[in-house]
Amino acid sequence: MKSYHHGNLKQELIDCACRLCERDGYTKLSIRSLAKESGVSQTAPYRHFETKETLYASVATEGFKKLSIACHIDADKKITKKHLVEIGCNYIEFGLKNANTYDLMFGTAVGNFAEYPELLESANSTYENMRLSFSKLASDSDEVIAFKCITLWSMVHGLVGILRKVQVVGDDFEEGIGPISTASVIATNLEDHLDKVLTGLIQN
Amino acid sequence: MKSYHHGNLKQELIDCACRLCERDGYTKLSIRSLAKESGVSQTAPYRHFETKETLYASVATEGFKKLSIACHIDADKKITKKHLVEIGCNYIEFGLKNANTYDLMFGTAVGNFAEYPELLESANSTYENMRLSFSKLASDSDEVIAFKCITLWSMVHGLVGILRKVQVVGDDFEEGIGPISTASVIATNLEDHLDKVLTGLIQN
DNA sequence: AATTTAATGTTAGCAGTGTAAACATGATAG
DNA sequence: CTATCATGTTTACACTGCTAACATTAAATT
Repeated sequence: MKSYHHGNLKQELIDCACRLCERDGYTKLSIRSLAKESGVSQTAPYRHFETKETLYASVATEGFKKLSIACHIDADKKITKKHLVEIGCNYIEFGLKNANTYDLMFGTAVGNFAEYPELLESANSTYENMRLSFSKLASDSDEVIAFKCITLWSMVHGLVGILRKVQVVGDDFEEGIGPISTASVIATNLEDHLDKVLTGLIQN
Repeated sequence: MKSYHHGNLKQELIDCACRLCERDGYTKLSIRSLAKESGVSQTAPYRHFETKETLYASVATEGFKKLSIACHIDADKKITKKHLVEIGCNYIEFGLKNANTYDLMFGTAVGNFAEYPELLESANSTYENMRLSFSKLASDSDEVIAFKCITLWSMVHGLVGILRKVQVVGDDFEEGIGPISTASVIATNLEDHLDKVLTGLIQN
């Protein structure tokens, strides 16, 4: 009863891929299983995605769009350090809650963003949003703002990575000085932590 | 003319895997190609590595050992902030120069370090080295030292990730405010940058 | 020293993968 | 109404991780 043409295959594949990538990690995702899930032949996805990497790029693009939203601050208000802390917290929360998608966005599965215009666009716009928030905080030069922006980004990005990794490293240290317990203190006081770290970066 | 038994297969496989992982990235590595490279049958590696992840774990272990060495500071001297900057720089340099191995160490290819005692040991000892360096710098409590240690780690870890990623994001921004140019400023003034960031973390 | 045992190697084969080529179908533009 | 082109299917290839059954040799035990 179903027609030969699916009608909305591309979007369905992307949605399905996003779901499966986040659930099982992108390494577990196969084009064939994806096709089966959508009730379509094994090679049908190739009419919409040149290679598997192209599919990854689509999933990563969705990820950056969501990250952008998660880190968005209403532009009309005047922005304070507190807002930046909030952005940082939201970023970290996103990275921890969408860990598998985050891997796709910041790992090496998609080699060169320039080959995927939409991905490039969504990634750059995430950066641009962050940069604009900074620009509303202080009256620094554009260069200084960009510098602080990249610095904050690297801080929260690093925290996402370390907080995740540390849970897997085990903890055969004394109480309180092992990586796990230390990281968990940071994780449960994320706002304080970011505030402290940001203070060195901006005075406001 | 060669004997039925290889004699040193396990180590040769690890060495070869380290080389190939770093050259092509761990995703390009196959057990079969590795076996061929060592002049041995396709399934011979399975006598030494239960699964591919076990092999990955061995490569990651080597990575942590090298990272430990790269970040090592002679314990006899009194340690200053400058030394910590040096540790941070060495860490970042390692991460950038051994990017593919670094992915294996901090990515999700090896899921649970606890399953691989040697990996766990080498990862923990990298942390412990860093922690000891911090403990010689300031007269903080053990908890505060551990906290600062994880914070520095997340900072340099984040910088490695962002500096790498940014090169791939493209730069259609104005001169000086795009992520690439900004990151490259940081990358070429790494010591200054770390010094600045560390100052907020320690007063010494 | 002879024999058993365990470690390490090989061969054959399964189920799964990404992807290309050739063909089928049907929506759309002329 | 027909030609074209996007989108789907079938078939096939080379590759992968991994298992099972068997072969060889080093090491341990008698």
